[in-house]
Amino acid sequence: MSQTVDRALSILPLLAQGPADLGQVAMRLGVHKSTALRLLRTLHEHGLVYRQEDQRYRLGARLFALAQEAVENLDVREIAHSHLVALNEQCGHTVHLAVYEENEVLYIDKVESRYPVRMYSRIGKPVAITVAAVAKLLLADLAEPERRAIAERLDYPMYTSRSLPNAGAFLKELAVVREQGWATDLGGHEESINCIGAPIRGADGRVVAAMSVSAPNVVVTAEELLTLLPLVRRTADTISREYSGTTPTKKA
Amino acid sequence: MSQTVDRALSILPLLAQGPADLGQVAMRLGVHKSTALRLLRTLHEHGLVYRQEDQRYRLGARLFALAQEAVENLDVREIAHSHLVALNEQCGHTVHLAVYEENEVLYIDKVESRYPVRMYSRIGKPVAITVAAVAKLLLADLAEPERRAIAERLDYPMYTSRSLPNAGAFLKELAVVREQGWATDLGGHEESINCIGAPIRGADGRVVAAMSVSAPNVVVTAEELLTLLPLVRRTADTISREYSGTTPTKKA
DNA sequence: CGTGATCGTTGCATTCTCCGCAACGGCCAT
DNA sequence: ATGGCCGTTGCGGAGAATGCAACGATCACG
Repeated sequence: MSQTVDRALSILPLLAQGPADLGQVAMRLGVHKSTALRLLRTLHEHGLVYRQEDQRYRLGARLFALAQEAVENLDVREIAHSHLVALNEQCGHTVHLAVYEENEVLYIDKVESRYPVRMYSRIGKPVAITVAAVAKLLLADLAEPERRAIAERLDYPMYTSRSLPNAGAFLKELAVVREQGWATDLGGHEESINCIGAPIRGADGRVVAAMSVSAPNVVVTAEELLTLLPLVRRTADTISREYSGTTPTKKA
Repeated sequence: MSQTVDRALSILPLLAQGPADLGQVAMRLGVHKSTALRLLRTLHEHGLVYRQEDQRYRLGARLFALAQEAVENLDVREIAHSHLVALNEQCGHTVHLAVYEENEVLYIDKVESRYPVRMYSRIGKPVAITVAAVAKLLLADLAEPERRAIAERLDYPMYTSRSLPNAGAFLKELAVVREQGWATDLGGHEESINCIGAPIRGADGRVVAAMSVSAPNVVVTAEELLTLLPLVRRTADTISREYSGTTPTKKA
């Protein structure tokens, strides 16, 4: 809608791939060097881009600070956190909290496993949307037309032989998840890692977030992990109740 | 420099404090509602802001993804990471990696302690710049005038009784750090937590990053922690060598 | 040591884009 | 039913952003 801003913001994903100099930015934006310079300067003033010693630009520190502040101010996260820690202390495994937002599912909190073998993930990182337990939970709750639309728009990379291969299989899985109120990912993302997850619901019953417990095969088998299901669901329900109970506008 | 972009970007820190509706954004920007709307729309298209169900705006998912990608593409971080993990496996404590950028010091990597008592910190979070060991290391290497300028611009919050109280004490401490080539924070940020840190240098000898090991009193005393100093310095030097050796432009 | 090329930077005139206004329409509360 | 609030849209004018061309610094190469 706003050309100038549009161009300026297009620089960010460009720099996310790696540092670039003025000429490269101008070229990839399709604008004159002087224009690119002025845009970069404005971004720089706001701390979103940083100029390193070789004069090339890369993303700046304030970007992290912003993402940081934002994630810490999410209501669900704030409420859920202590419960996730408690769950981690009981079972010892990695606990994740995720939300859905505009075709992406992303982790907004994480409590690390106490076992030496840990899975790789990071807060803010987009989730493998076609296989992760939390993704299934979040998508399963969308209205049918939207769910279908998204399912058909997605790619279905075969991370492992047990990854869901296409929109049909995915929608079928979502129907199951929707019905039973919990979800699993048994080696669908990484062969040796299993997850079980449960939804967190708002006052109106809609799913606002999802949580999961993940553990590698070498620590517990899938069957053993499944015995934790009642505990996980109970935790999720506790968080749901607390979340529903809070007044809409809390502390400023 | 660019008014439109400037206004648009000013919205981000505003939303970082919490969700806001159109009217609030317009008012706090000092522009007409229609203007704010168009700016927000553009930000929305780029995924930087998200419109939640109550129509209020908050920061969006892509912001996290960007910060994420950016931090993962930092050369130092990539090189250092495996060494930090190795160090953590040897000593068991929390290991941090930090860089300086435009008046801020921020963590860009972290390996969690294997002990149950952990200190709170998060990648991307700005560091307590007047007390942290890594901050001292990074600032100590700046040219004298800049160092002095920054020192006098800073606030000196007294986190504990051992926090550095003012610019004079801070500069004195920096001189010591600069001389000895390593730094400590003994209870200056949190009473019960000690850190020791060492600098990572580029080919030209300038400090490009700093790393530290942190542990609470209840796990090891400050004296015991200091026995790890040779190990920490050796790790930092190893990373420095590897970093200096790399060709300036690696993998596109 | 000199010379050419490359890249970032600046001032300026033109034009396009963004801005504020005012009116519309939906929603909620009264 | 009705009034107020908030988000949204079309429009003309004004101001801002754009591209151009020239400058200057830095670096590589002869």
